[in-house]
Amino acid sequence: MKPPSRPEALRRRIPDAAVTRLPVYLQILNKSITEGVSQLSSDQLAGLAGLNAAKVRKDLSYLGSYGTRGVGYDVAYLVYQIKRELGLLNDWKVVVVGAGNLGNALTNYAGFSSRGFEVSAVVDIDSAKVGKKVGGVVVRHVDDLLSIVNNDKVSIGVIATPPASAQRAAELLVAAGIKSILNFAALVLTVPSDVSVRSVDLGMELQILGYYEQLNRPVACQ
Amino acid sequence: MKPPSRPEALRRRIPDAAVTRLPVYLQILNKSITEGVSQLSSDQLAGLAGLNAAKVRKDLSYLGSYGTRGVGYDVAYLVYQIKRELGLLNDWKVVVVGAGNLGNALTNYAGFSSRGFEVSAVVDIDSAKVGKKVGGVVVRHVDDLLSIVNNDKVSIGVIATPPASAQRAAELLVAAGIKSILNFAALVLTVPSDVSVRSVDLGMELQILGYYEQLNRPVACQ
DNA sequence: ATCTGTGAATCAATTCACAGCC
DNA sequence: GGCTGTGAATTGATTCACAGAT
Repeated sequence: MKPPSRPEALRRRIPDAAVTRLPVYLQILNKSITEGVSQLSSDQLAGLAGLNAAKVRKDLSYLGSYGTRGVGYDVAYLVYQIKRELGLLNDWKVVVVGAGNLGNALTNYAGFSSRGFEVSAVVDIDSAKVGKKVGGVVVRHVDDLLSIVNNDKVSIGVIATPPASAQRAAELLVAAGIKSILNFAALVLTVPSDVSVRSVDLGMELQILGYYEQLNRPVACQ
Repeated sequence: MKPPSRPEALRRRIPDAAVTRLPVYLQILNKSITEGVSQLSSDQLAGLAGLNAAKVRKDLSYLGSYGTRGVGYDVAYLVYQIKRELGLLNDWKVVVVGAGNLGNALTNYAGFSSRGFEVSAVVDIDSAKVGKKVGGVVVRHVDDLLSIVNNDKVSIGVIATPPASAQRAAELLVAAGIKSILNFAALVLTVPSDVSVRSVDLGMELQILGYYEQLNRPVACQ
């Protein structure tokens, strides 16, 4: 047993559950900075995030030992460490498929660029929409997907099409070399096993919320 | 053996992780019906959902024993049972706060009404938007929230405002008696402990996706 | 022969509780 | 005295594996 020198390759894995909470901490910490807060204890952070202090400490300990005993965490430094871990120190290029209502909303979404993501392009299959501007980005034809992804080094695809076109959109993204897809269509996508998909479906979210509402009431997780 | 009369109160609790998968099964089953499929085995369902058969069987067993050994599950009956469990046999009324891009997209969202949810109203604080139509629903002023919620028995609020207004929107919903909130604003909301919040944040989803992308690649859960 | 339903076993996540540092 | 970092204990979720139903 002699683990000290930690080669980047076999960096200890952060548990999935903790990974999903890191962006939450990041958001809270960023907000705290704008409010002039420079130190936070695990207890305070937990209060802001709706979690408990032990979980916060455990989560942050996966990043390394960046707190100060008796004091708390330096907000700015923690922001840096979380960004480093999430790979947010360099920008990510994103392509949005579908220039309808949702594609529009997503592309206009302010929280995008402020968080290290840049919309390289919005593509649509409808030639009538090509050339129009959506949130400062010109809509291009879906046939250009491959060259957009290659030329612009796009690594993430966002599907904002109607459900009927979503599987086709996923296949086009995969064919263009995309390995990470964020899917907003109400459809379970079928993709090769080396492609990551996260699906966000409004209907499903409501159904889950409804379940807890009908039950006792005070449940669910933010 | 006589389980029939199951006192609503002490119905066995379904694990949270299983609850979040029920809507996925529901979506797949509904699609199967339109394709004329009437029977599915846990193995087939697992393939369609990207899960394994044991998990599917365990999840479905929480609903009761509705499969047939040696055969599989009757699709239509399973749909009914999942809907019953999720409380989707009766409609839910929803109010959307924020008539911007996102509110627009959400209200127009087809998957809404088809899944037991009805948008009672869209409200906005901007009087200029009041009276305009969004997806067949007239935009009303946020001051009417209380009466809308009361008169129309609305039980779920959806926040589709800019982050700066989201906390205020949440407070208005809570004041109007709403106990379940679906939040699309990039902000962690502070609400009383008897209120359920589910937050969906595009930026966070991308960050999580980015983490797995930068790491090895093939990860994440649909 | 096939496929469900479910205890038992395993694996992951959370919480506890306290030693170590400020 | 206050707060972090972390093993140990606990709780929850997943997977195994097989008895039981058709």
